[in-house]
Amino acid sequence: MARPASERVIAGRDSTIGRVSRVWYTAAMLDARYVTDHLDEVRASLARRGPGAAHLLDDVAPLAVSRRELIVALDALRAQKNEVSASLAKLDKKGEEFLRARDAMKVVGEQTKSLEVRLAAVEAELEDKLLNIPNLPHETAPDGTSEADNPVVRVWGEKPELAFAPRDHVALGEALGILDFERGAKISGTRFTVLRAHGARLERALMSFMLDVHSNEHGYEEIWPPVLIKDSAARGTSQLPKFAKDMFKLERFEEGEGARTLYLAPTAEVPVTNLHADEILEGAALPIGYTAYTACFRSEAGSHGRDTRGLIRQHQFDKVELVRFVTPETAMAEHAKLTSHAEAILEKLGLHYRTIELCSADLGFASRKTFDLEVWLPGQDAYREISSCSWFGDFQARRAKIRFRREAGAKPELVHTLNGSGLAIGRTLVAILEQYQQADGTVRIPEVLVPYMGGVRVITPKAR
RNA sequence: GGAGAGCUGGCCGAGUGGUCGAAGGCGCUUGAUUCGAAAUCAAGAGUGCCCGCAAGGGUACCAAGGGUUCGAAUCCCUUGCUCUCCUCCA
Repeated sequence: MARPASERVIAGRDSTIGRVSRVWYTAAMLDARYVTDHLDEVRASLARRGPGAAHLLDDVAPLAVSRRELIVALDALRAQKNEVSASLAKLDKKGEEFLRARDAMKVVGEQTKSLEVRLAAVEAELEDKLLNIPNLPHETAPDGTSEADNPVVRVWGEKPELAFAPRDHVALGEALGILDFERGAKISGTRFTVLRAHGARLERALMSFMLDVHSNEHGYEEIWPPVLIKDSAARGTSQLPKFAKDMFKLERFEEGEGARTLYLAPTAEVPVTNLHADEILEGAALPIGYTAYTACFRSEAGSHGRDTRGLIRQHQFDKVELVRFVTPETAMAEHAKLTSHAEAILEKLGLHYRTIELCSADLGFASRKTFDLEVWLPGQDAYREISSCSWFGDFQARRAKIRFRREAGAKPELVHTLNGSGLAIGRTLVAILEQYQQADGTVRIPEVLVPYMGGVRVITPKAR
């Protein structure tokens, strides 16, 4: 058992099941076989997410059983059909023997058809159940019942000492003429904002800065993906079927059946993770890291009244994302690495933040383990999420069919996927405004951004 | 938007109703040969699902879905995608 430390931690409880080599990294969701074979364990794990979560498992086992029974019966019928068909090929097509056998096979064909229909129904129902079951929390994810139980993992920097009452980014941005909320609302409605002048420039500077750091220093390949996505992609990363209402759905103004629904990507995670959907990667190519800027679109259904002021919660915002495809045994270490890449951006910008870990109750649907980076906002007197770094195990990989082969000829295995914001650009801009504000209402530009700002060191009110 | 052509295994490419999971070539893996390599020769390689302790067996998959048929890669329909020409467009 000379595995690296990270693997041993992952193995943990799973290895007590036996079949160590195959099972110890299996996160298991959507694997009907694993769920039915380890029902109690899966139920216990889901229960950590909160009361009720385990009920999602109801009916899964019986459905899986009847699925298997139907397959056994169907395969037998098909085997019979194949066998008889082969002999029919050699017979005289007008002979009596042929005609008799043909009529007999008609019956078999009808039986086959009816079993196929039943199987399809059972599989659809089973899949529907499985798609709506969240991932199992990793055993190292802390227990908890609400976000209040999220432990602080580390803190970087200190709250800036301001010798004056800090203003929030809304006041600062409006006074500086760089954030125009009114006109954003006029054009597009609530939760849309117009960035102007040095505000617009700062947004662009942050985008370039983040992409440069991740591609030059952290080894990520830069990706510029489509942001209109098909439902199959959204399904792969698990925005669908459960979270359809969080996305903007586009209908084409077209008649006919060819008109296809597309969604506005809520995050670059969707197109970038799906880059390798339905692929078998070479083990030697792992880990693969991609970084991508995209605009992100969220309907924010269900968050009426929250963060209505300012840039914090927008229907459209900018984000640089990090995505990694890794082997199961390196996943935990890779997760820590990815988190550090996001943290590096905040540190280079000199922004005080803390890292928390989400407890089992606060974990996202697809995630087994998540670190959130929370940046300090003096104007709100609070830490606010600016990045979320998650390890999905093989959950997304199973949905999107992203696999790898350890070596030529080896059985394909599911990869593990990771992603994290690196960072949310709008919120970074907010943090800069609030942490770098000065008594006179001007805002200094972090040193690393000055080149990206064309030499501008301080944002001052625009002379009108 | 109009007209046409096409989608076969990692790649190229045969195959127009019956032992076709699919010829052939390239690539790949293993073995032989070699001091090594190249070349050559031989053998072997797809993916999912189901049964099985295993060995192994069964089944499905020729863009996707549906249909015809005893039987479909081959015929029909629908959809998607690719390519060519025209049109339009950043």
